[in-house]
Amino acid sequence: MAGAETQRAERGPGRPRQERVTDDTLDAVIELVTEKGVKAVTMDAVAARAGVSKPAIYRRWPSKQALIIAAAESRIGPLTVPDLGDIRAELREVLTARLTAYRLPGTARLLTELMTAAAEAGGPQVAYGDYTERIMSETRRILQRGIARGEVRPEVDIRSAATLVAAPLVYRLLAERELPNARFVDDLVDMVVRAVGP
Amino acid sequence: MAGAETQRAERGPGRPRQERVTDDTLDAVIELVTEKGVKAVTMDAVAARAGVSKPAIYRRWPSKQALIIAAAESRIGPLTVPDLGDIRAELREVLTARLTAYRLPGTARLLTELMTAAAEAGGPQVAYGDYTERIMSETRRILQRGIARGEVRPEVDIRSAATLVAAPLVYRLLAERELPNARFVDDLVDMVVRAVGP
Amino acid sequence: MAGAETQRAERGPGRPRQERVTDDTLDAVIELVTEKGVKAVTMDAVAARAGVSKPAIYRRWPSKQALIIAAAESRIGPLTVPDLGDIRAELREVLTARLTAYRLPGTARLLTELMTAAAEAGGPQVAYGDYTERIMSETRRILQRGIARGEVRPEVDIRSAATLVAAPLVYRLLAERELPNARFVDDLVDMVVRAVGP
Amino acid sequence: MAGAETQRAERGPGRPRQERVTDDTLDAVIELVTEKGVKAVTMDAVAARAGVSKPAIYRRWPSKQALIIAAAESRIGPLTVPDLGDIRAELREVLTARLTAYRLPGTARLLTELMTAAAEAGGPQVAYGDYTERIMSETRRILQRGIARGEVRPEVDIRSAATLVAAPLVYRLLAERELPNARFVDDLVDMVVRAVGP
DNA sequence: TAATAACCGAGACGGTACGTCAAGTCTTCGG
DNA sequence: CCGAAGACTTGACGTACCGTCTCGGTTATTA
Repeated sequence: MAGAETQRAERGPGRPRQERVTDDTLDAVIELVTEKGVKAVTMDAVAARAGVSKPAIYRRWPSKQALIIAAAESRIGPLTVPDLGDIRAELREVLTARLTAYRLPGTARLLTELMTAAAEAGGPQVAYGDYTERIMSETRRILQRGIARGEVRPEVDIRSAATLVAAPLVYRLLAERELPNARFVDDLVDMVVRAVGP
Repeated sequence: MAGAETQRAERGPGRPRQERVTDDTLDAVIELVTEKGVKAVTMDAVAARAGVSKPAIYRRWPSKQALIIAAAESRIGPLTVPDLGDIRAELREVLTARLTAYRLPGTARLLTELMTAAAEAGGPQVAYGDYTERIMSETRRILQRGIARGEVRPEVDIRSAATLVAAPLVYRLLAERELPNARFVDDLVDMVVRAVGP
Repeated sequence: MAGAETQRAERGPGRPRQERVTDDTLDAVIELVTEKGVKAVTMDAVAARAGVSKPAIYRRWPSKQALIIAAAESRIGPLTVPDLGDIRAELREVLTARLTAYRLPGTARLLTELMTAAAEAGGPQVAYGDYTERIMSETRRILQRGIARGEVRPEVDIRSAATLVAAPLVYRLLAERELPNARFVDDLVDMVVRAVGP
Repeated sequence: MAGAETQRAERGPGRPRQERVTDDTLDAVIELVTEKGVKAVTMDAVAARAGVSKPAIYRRWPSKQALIIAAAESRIGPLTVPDLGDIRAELREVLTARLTAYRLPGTARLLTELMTAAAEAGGPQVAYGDYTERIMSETRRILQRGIARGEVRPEVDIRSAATLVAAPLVYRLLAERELPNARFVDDLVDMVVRAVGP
């Protein structure tokens, strides 16, 4: 699976795409968002800053939104948590990882953009869905392990519980418009453990 | 809201504003959102559908965002919960009220728009803040009463707990892209009560 | 006829178009053509120089070509010749009028543009057709008067003769790429008079 | 033309150029012009239809205009008129030859393109100049012979007269937008003979 | 009753960005 | 070296939407 990506194996005919273009474009988006906000992310501005032409961008992403989503995704990265033997530790791990990501400048704007994109009918919902799904599935895995260990009541609805874990952080960031902090994560972990525990 | 209209009506040298314009405009926004999505909510489209001129709209709301927010607010309405003597019942009450609102068609789009508006720096965050704040303060009030009754541990951080209550519903709607249902509310109430209970 | 134009009578509702915009745009086109050639006539450049927005231009003319044609037309002006009692004098009059117009800088480019536009299938051929038609009908009128006076053989095909009169000037300008002069006009008048005379 | 190909074929270190590419490209241009008009003559379209790559085209012609001119030239062919002993017959000969060429579909468009190319300052005017010059010099030769034979007044300006002969056909085609016919040629010949005759 | 002030619909305006298209160049592979 | 394929830059195109302004005209309150 990594092989296919790394090898980029069967190259077709014609001049191959330059990675530089892809990378620089994504970088330019992030820079612009963090420096001047989403409103400043103009395709022309991105192209200019990246030293890339607009057609080259549109060859890669079909629209401005798709580009912004791709940029966001490229910065958020994976978040898998190993079995730490303790649900409390594992929950703190996921939430802290996300906390760190959210505290990067511009993240709130990027997340909002992702969410807006997701809400558009017919838009590339997949993208934000992917991101959410990654978080949710990891959280569910942790809760599942908790059931196995007897830390979580077996009758708890895993999906509901996972939502309870995942929602507050982004809600505080976007709705309450406040950067979440470690104290908040502690509170959450504590409450969630009580909520699902025996 | 009605106040502003009434106050204005008290005196004024010129021709008074027609309520029809205000109402039809708000309706048009809601209709457009539910029928064709946020992207279709163009000021021209709104004006055309409402049978109203653009200046008439801008005389009432300073920007498109303000208009959309006003439209959303006009549909969501207030949500105050009386003392029911039982934190479980009161939580179910707030959440069910919101559940009902969210299940109206187009609400997801409207909420997203609200959130986007909130995320814009310098924008009228106040508005969405208002909505969020209304939910949060009501929830905090419930939790506070719970402490008084001994249903909630006094060392619980009320703000964190309120976020825990308020976040999952909107997260499921916007991020998980799924209409929340009564079963989900039940799960939430149950988990929250355990989370904050003694 | 002039009345309708002057009165601009039944004005529709809404803000009326500003003549300044129309005029300045046309001027800008002419200036750009004469200064830097047709290639420099970019819609953005025109808009910038005229101090006008692109949409305002497109509201008036449906395409760049239509704009250029309109600009050309606006400079070429009418060319009606009164009855001078003598076909030779009248022919010299039309041809000299056109000679004067063609000797304005940029006219060759403008005429070529007009002709190109005319050659485009489905394009606004009307415009160039109009211009050509104006010349041709005036020329035909002169020849007709010549027949009445007995200066032109009655069996002469008026259309063919009119083409014989109208073609050489523009041919010399565009195909031979040479600015026609008074000597050339004299030669033409002389030859044409012999060609159609008794 | 063939000469260039042959010369090139004489030697060369690498793979020789394929005539197929040259021919198919020219054909593709003509086809596109006649079928869809000048606007459809895109380098990509030409390449696609000819089954040829863009670099292969640019290896042969330095620009799109040069290509179109080459295509036009390849179809129009030479036009030399032998001494027929009679100016009337010779004039009819040149004009009929051109009439035949102009009646091929797409010629009007091609000629316009040539003319446009000629009008561009600094462009390869030579090309259209060549074509015009070929016509003009042949016409001048005819008139010169006419002077020798006493059919043409010696004081006639040969250049002016040649323009008088050459212009009407193309004017009728491009400006009047009408396919010239044999009757028109007859009229022209007749009038020209009178114009220059004693 | 007349003046005045604010309203109203219609639609043009400046501005900004969008997404697209074509020309001509460059890069990779294979013959 | 030629050729196909196709990515690249450049630069312009025509369109969409925002928020403002300008009309002609209407409807109230004030003088």
